[in-house]
Amino acid sequence: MRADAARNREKVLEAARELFASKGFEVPLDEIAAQAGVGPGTVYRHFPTKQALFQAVTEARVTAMIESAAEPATDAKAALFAFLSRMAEEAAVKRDMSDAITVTPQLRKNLHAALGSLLEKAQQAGQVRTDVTATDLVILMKGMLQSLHEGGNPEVLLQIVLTGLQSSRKP
Amino acid sequence: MRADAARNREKVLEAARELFASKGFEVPLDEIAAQAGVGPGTVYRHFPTKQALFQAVTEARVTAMIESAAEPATDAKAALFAFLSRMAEEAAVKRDMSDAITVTPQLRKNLHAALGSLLEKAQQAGQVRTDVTATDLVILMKGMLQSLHEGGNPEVLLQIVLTGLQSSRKP
DNA sequence: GACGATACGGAACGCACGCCCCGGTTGGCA
DNA sequence: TGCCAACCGGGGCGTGCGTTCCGTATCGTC
Repeated sequence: MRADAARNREKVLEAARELFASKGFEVPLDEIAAQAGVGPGTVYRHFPTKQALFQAVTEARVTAMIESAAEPATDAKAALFAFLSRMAEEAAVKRDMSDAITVTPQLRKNLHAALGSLLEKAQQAGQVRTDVTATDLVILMKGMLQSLHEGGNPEVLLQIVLTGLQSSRKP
Repeated sequence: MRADAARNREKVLEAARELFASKGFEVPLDEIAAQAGVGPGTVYRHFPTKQALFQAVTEARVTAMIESAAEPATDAKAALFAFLSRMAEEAAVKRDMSDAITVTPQLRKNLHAALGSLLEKAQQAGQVRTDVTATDLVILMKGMLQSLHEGGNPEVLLQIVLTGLQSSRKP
């Protein structure tokens, strides 16, 4: 690969990282190209489609986060809650986090599996309400992550969801 | 107004009711026109803009729901929760409910006011966590309502939010 | 330093959608 | 029944965006 090609590829990735993070998947591809200082055609030389570029930017980050779910924790509930917190933290700063769930089916599946595993353990331990499914949780989190970009207080919103997930002792 | 004009206006409204409810605000206006059996031009004869048509379809329904918040309830928390439940029920069936919050600023303001009033009373009664603002609640509900259209279990999702809203007694 | 392959940029295409225009039609009144 | 205003349909315009094409510039090698 030619030197300038490699340089441009990196400039595109850099611009994409910044703009996907700040504006989400909906940012026009021409804007990414402009910010990278190249033409749209150049972007397509390196990535066959806008979605492929998005995936190149988000996949590693999201996958790393999912794998971090395997880290040790004090108990099952703590493990689940820590993971959800990490998702919220990430999504509060980078808008592409929530889009990744929608845009990249494979990522959604992986997230579903990871959440399912954590959820099941916490439910078996009697720490989390048992009527929630992994699908419910993925969907609920996606809704909550999107809410973070509309001015919602991240800590409060997360706390509401976490509290609500616990096995309820009705007052 | 001519008879056929009135008839067409009603056909347009009928089609808009159905399609906005099933597909949300994003449904193409041409599709509404087709379903009504008229041309797009006819739609614009009766409603100056797509948003005006959407408002004509949703405003009364949403306003009625907001006003129902004034109905009596056993206590402040019950009043708030009943209202949130009604929102969820409506949104689970009609997709335009959640869009109305975004598309029609006035409706969002009204909803914000109604929710703010109910929230404040419940908080003063010590029944709901005090770190939540009306803005948070509107945003959170919008996220949750959207989640309902992606396969989430309405009852479970609502229960999580309601439980999470209560003044927390950490286990 | 010249040549061929590689890569670049941006103009252009196709598509979808909101919205407008106009020739033809229809309704209701005289 | 005839006339005119109101109304209709759908083709068309402007815009935004993803994607492609191609003439030109640049890199790396001989």
